Amino acid sequence: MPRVADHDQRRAQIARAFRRLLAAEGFAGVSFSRLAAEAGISVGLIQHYFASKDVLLRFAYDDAVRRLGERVRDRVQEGAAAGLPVADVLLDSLVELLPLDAERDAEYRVRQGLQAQALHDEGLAEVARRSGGDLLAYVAAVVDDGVARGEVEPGVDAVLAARAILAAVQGLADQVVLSGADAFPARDVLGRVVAAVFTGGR
Amino acid sequence: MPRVADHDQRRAQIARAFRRLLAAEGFAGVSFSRLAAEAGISVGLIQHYFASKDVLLRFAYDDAVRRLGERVRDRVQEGAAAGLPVADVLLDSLVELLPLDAERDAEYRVRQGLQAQALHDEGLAEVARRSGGDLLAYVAAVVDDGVARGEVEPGVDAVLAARAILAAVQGLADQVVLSGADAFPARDVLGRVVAAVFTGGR
DNA sequence: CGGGTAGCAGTACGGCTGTATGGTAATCGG
DNA sequence: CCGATTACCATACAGCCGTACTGCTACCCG
Repeated sequence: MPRVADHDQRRAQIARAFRRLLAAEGFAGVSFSRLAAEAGISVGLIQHYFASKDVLLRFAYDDAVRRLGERVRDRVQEGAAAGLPVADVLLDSLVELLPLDAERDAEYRVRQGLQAQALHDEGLAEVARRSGGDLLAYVAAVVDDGVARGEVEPGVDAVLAARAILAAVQGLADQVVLSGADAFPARDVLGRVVAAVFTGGR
Repeated sequence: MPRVADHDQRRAQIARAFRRLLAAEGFAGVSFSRLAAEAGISVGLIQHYFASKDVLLRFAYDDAVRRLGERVRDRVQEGAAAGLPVADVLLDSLVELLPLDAERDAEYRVRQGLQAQALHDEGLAEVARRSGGDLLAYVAAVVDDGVARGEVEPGVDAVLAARAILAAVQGLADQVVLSGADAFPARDVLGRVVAAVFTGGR
């Protein structure tokens, strides 16, 4: 066997460049040649690792949401370790999804660009559904936990409550990116939405 | 003066074809040649009415949100004429924004496609901000009205409450389009979010 | 009833796209 | 140390893109 390279590392490198490009220039700005330049490699090498653009897109999206999921999970671990109320932990982890600083803004743009494309690309739509389902399950579990702890009044449908909370997160993210991070207290608004479910926790 | 044509009608015709194309194929599917074919005219004629693609985009977006605003306003008129509680009127008018049937789905896709593009196009961003501001002002006014009628408890920040409601609408729309109109009772979820503000109305 | 202008179509052009292909360099097993 | 195999680059290619330009046609005004 000849000349070995770390495939995972290469793919991650390409995905990183992809995210930078997508965040900065939007979906239309991501082409093989631009991507190659951004990643500091040749177009041919990208082809070597990704058979087609569809495959590349799907990998990049999957990678992006996976990374984000890990970030959220880390936040949850932190909060749980600190012994905070579940509502606070939930809020902290969801704020992670709002484009309130440069880093989250870039991540938001990646999500937004790929989700928009998912409307017309079944492969991406599948990834979007899966990642959305994961997030929904997580929030629903937190709500259920809240019920068990008496922070949420019994009888609420955890999944629907989770949907409402996640919808607010998504919609607030869109508002923040459009009107600027300082235009309104997005965290407070989200906090109030969460509090509307976790009534017992205040 | 020679051979006159109805500019407004032509532009509307082009904008209509633009919306069909954008809803069906996404932003990447809208090109001058495809648009001309969809509208049943020549590429040259589109150029005759729109100096560049930027101008066309901006017009099409503006036209789309204007039409939507009119639809919402009509709903409000209807509800007000029927003497419904403001919370109900609000809910009815906001449900108009959810992609629950084919027509609203197409409209949602147009909004989504153009809003995604607005992240990287200042001209579109301006239109998005303006239309978003209009909607926000409308919902905030309804909330204020609710305070005056005793349907909303005094002391709530109408604008922030409106932001929370609109965020839920937007986020729910994204969820609906991803998981299907029948996956969950989106109207009920939105209704509960509205009810969380209009506590006095129930 | 011409002259001129606006409506409209057709085509040509440079540039960028994603993909296919050929070649070179490097590194492994034997 | 050498052949096989993989990493990687460079270039070629067909196709679509947005725009510029040319020319024809139909109409209004004087």
